[in-house]
This record gives sequence, C-alpha cells and structure tokens, in this order.
Amino acid sequence: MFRKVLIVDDHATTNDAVNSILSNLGVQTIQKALYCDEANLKVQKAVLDNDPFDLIITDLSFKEDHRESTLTSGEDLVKKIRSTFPDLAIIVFSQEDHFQIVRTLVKKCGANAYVWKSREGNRELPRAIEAVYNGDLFVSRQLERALHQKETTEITDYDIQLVSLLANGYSKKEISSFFKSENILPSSISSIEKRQNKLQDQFGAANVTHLVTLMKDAKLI
Amino acid sequence: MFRKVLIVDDHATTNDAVNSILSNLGVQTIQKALYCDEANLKVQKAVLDNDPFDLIITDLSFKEDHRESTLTSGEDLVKKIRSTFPDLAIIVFSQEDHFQIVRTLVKKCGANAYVWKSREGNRELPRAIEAVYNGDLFVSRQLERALHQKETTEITDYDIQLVSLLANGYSKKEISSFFKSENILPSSISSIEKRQNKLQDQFGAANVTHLVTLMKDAKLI
DNA sequence: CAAAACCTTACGGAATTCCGTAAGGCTTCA
DNA sequence: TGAAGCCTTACGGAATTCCGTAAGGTTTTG
Repeated sequence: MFRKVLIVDDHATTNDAVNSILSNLGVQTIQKALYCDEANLKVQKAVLDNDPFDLIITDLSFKEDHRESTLTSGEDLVKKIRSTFPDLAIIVFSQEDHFQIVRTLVKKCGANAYVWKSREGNRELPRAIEAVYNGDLFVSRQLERALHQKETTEITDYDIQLVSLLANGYSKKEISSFFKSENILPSSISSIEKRQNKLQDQFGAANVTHLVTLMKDAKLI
Repeated sequence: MFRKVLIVDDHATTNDAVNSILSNLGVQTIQKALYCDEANLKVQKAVLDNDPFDLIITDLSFKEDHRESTLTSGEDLVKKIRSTFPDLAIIVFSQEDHFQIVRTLVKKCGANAYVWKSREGNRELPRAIEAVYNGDLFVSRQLERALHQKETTEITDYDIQLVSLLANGYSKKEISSFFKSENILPSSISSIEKRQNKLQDQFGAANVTHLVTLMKDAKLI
C-alpha cells in the first residue's frame, strides 16, 4: 500500500473523510494541504528530506483568498506535479463531472485516477487507491465514457478559447485582431462568425450570450 | 442539545464528517438524505410517526440525476421546510459564499444559520449548532457582512430576472414583450437597455455577454 | 488523379445593439 | 409648495451582429 500520502482540499470535511479511508487502508503517513501552493511546497520539501510522498489526492476547485498564488487550481497542481515528479501517483477527487474536464485531467495532465465526489465517492475512492497502487488507471464508472466515446462534434481548444474571449466581452473584430497577432488560425471575422454559429447550433443556443451561458453551465469555460 | 437531526448532502464525505460532529455533541438520532425530495419525505414521515426532527443541516447545490424532482436545490428545500414546519431549525452548510445567496437564505427563506464550507467549516459548524439550539442566528464570520452592509447599488430581483432572460438568449425586444405580458415594470425597450447599461457599469462589463459572465461567476444568476 | 466535401475568407443587406439626447412623470428634499 | 433629481419611455444615428451567398484553397474519398 502507499506509504506517504498528501491530501489537498480546502474543505475540512473532505480532508477528514479521506483521512479515515487512508487510515483504514493502512497508509502510514498522511499529511494535508489546504491550497495548491502549500501542496507543491510540501511535495518539494519531502523530496529534499529524502522522504517523498508516493500519492497525492487532490480536489480541483479551491476558494480564492488573499494569498498570492502561483497555482490556483487543482489542474495547475496536477500539471506541475506531473511535470516535476513523473512517478508520483495522482488521484483527482472532485465534484466536477464534465467529460471534457475528466479527459483533460487524465489524458493531458496525467492524473492516474479521477474519482467523482458523488454519492458513491466514499466507496470508489478506496477502489481507486488500490487500482493506482497496482499501476492501473481508474475513473469513476459514471465518467468512464469521457475517455472512450469519441464525440463527432468535439469541442476544440480553439472553440473554448474563442468563446472564453466572447464571454470576457471582446467583439469578434477584437478577437480577429488578437488571433492574427497571436498567429492563431483561422483568424478572419467570417471564420470566427461561422465557428460561433456552429457552436450555437451544437448547443442549441439562440445567440452568443446564450451560448456562453450554456458553456459555463457545462463548465467548458 | 438537539435530539433528532437530518443531514442533507449528496457528498458522502460531508455526510460522514457532519455525522461525527453531531455525535460528538451528543445528538441521539442522526439520519441522512442524499437529495431534497428524500429529505422532505423523511421530515414529513417523522411528523406522522410523532417523532419529528428538530434540526436539518443542508447543502445548497445537488447533482442533478435521473429522478423526477420537485425540490431541486437546497434553497427549494429550505423554503419548503420553513413554510411547512416553522419551528424546525435549519442550518445551511454550503460552499456558496456570495452575499446575495447568504442574504436570501437567511432573510427570505428563513434559515437559522449559514455556515460556509470553508477551511474553518468544521470548527464553525459545532458553534452554529450550539447557537441555533440557544435560539440565536448564526452566520460564518466571513459572511456576516452579507446581512449588515447595505449596498448602495443593490442588485434587485428585477435585475436578476432581466439578466437571466438575456443569459437565456432572449433579445431586449422579446424581454420587453414578456415583461409587458407579465405586467412587470418597467417594460420598455429603452428602460431595459438603460438598466442593463447600469449593471454593466456596476460590474465593469464591456457588453451584455461579459455582464452575464460576471454575474454567473458571482453566482447571481 | 479527379471529384466531392469542407474550411476559410470576403461581401452585402437586414436586424439588433450601442450610445446619446430629450420629454414627461414621479419622488425626494429644502 | 416648488425645485431638483431620478426613472421611464421614445427617438435617431452609428456600430455591430446576424444571415446568406460566393469564391478559392485544402482535405478527403472513390
């Protein structure tokens, strides 16, 4: 079983519950961090002390507070840990359930498991810990389709960036200029308009404001 | 101390942690509900059995699932319980922290306490339970200003309804017609335009799409 | 290799939004 | 009681978006 585990969550209730699960599994050393920078520091310090963590269980969303942060989300933390410590096992334990987020965390950011903080979360987390310890990938049953189903109308990073810019108040003219300056293709106003129309059809949105609403509800932006 | 308590939360980890806190406080009977309709049913059944609950601790947001629901949020549940059982103590235990939501839950919906699921949530919850048992109102220290500070540029229900309609893809023309048909004043296109401009200034939004984004981020819509 | 399909870009007209000004009514204050 | 301030509504012009069509290039398919 894992020897030394770090729990990263800013909800004390979650920390206590995960602590119990780890104790029941026989994990010897359990530490906690309440925000991402603290977690990153603890991981680095542990390596310097020649007593590294071998598992991290982290949430994705953290409450912003007065601290200056370089890592503001669980996703940032997962990326950072994966790039710095390629062998450190990472379990994401979050209530976020959108397929795009799951796919990103597991396929792009390199998490070893994604456990949905659902009603069955307490039962799935021990299973995820065992699976990851055995070298297996684990994703909550309800979210497995996120990794397998190939959607014919996939949302691309370009789409997300485009709608994010629209959501942040930029006009299509301004976005076109920005894309041209950043060498992001396609960059014409017409193309942006057509891509937006495509997304509106896909989401059944009446206009761009509605599209932004639907994509925020789906947590794509 | 409270005799019989119902915990309403769809996160098993939270349920377990709150369960521990209540046991430590000497609460004899603790039951759980994973969604709002289940909670409402349990409360009604307990009254019929002549063994009612005297406290409910509930989250606000619940994951939608396949069930047909009449109560889809903690706010719905709080309103329902307060209108049906005026003396049943209600504690809201949520990670939602926007002042408007706190004000609504406590002042309009009649919750006896609002505890923020923050890093100090585990320490504040026992204090909230004691305070409510003693007949006092309790709100997490960081959110107390929600009840006291009188904002000069308060967001009204009209504003929220207006922006919700904009967010859902309706044009100002359509909204004007809708307001006229529902006898909601003011209802002219000009007034709607001016009210939207006022909100855009207030939030520092570049356009209506940006306003919707900022108000969703603030969880006002 | 050629045709079909799709993407990018441009264009123009209709529709809507943005922006500022103005008039009348209501509320507040001196 | 009257003036000042604010709100609601209307109006018009400028700017932007919406919508459809078209041309050229690229990719896919037979």
